[in-house]
Amino acid sequence: MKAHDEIVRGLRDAAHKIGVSSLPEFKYETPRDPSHGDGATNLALVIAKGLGKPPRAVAEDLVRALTLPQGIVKKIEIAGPGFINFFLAEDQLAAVLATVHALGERFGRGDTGRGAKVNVEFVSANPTGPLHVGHGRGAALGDAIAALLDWTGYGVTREFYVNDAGTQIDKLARSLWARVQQAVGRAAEVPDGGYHGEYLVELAERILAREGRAFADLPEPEGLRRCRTIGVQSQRAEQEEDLREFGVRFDVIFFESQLYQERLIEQTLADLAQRGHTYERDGALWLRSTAFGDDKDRVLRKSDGSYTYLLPDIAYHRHKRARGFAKAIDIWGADHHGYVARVQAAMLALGYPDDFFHAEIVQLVRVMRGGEEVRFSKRTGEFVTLRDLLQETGVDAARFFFLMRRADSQFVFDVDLAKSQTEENPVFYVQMAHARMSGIFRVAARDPASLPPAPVDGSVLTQPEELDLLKELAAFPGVVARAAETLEPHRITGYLEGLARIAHAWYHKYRVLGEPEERERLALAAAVRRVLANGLGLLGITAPERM
RNA sequence: GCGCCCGUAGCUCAGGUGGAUAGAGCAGCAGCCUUCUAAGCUGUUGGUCGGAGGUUCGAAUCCUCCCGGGCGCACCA
Repeated sequence: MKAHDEIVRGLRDAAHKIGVSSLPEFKYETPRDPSHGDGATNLALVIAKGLGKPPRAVAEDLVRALTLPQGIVKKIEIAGPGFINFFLAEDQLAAVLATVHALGERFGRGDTGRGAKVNVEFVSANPTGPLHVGHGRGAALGDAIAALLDWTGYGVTREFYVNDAGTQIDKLARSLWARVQQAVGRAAEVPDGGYHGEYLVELAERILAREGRAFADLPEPEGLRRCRTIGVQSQRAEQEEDLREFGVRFDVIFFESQLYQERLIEQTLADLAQRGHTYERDGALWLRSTAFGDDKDRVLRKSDGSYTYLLPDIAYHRHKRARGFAKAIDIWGADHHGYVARVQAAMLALGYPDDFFHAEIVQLVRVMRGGEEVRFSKRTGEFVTLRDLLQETGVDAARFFFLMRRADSQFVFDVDLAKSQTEENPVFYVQMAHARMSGIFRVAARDPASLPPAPVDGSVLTQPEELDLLKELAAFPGVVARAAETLEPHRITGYLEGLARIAHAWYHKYRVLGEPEERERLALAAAVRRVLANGLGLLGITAPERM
């Protein structure tokens, strides 16, 4: 980190010295192949053309012109087409131990966000049924993205949007009312496109048990009204419970009905009209979204006077903007991806910057058990529920698995693997590494957090696994920063697997307690334990002391 | 038909704002327990990066076309 800055500065100066006036973008990064050093730059390749010299000659000039403070770099090499490779002095690597110790659970945090307010909206399931595994993936992803942004210095609000005003809710009410009628032995049918799951049968029975059978004799409009209220409340409560169990907390639950109550729909319509981006045609009111990159213009108010789903959604995001968010990040299922362009167009029509709104699309989840795909839940007759999955695999495994893959990959959740207690299971593997590091301190009867801080003698930690661990630890803040920038939590799970791998190898090969290197190795074990815990904690996964 | 996403080892996937011989895990094969957890470790086999062109000193990465899979194309939500 410190060495990194010194080298980048040194390279810039050197480039100026050899006659480069305007410096193009260049890279200084950790090479994949360790034989290429601890850091490498493509600077010579990038400026060679401008100088009219072969890249390798430019690299030699650069190295000659480069001045660095003493003790940072052990060796500099020119390699391949003109890369310059830097090998850091070993005691530079050990410096990370003091940093980790000093920062503790803050190690890995950054401040690139500078407190900018960001709204992360996720799950936002309709209150018409239980959460399924797809919602689970969205929940894990949204929560992790929110955590990443929090870690990098943004002011994050986790938000859940409830569609409690649309036609889906009418269908819920009708479906529930039908189940109530059936429960008292009358012929009634769940309407087309309604909700056929078993859970409404159970709910109807609970209603009758609580309200008495007279409930079924209510006039239909009254019955539907009551079913609507009870249905939404009940499903909301169920979803809340699932999410609580999953460890996901929201700062704001926003109800669509609030948009109507506060007349935000009308205000939004007026705003768009005033900006000249709406027009009437065929009795409907249209948004000229094609002016902002959409395929076709979109209806906001239908010819029958009612609103399309799009309008409240625009009003909702307009409200987010009014609440002072610099960014609104929405986590959406793949079945909504066609919707992105029109919402983005609406945001631009309202004059918001084009980086205000971002939709992260999550692909569908397939669940495999015993080598076969599991499609439906027995209880609900719908997709596999989040609750069933959690019961089977536990929260930690479910979260880790949902976060292992890029959001845009269609992924297969292997239930058997998630449950297994072996090295094949990546969650288990990472947690085990943490437990082993913890075990050393348990046996030593010492608290890893109260270890004497550096000075750690860097020249003592010389084994290849130890140097690898030090480099890997130092990389953590950069990995967090990159994961936050790209909204890709899978970078964290991947990092943790890699760190755990080296930790297991080191643990297996060397002893800590009672060795001449005990002091330094304890410091190393404490730092590894800390970083594993920080990474797991960021993702909402526990870091057990023992397993 | 049009749009978006994806196609990398037997399997599940990284790498994708161009960079050095394309990576990991699992599975397979061969080994390793007097040790702070063998709930683990070591070694090894395995790839025309879907295909064909193009841009470039350099392409898994960028562009075009084609093939295959997913999703979406409402005055539904």
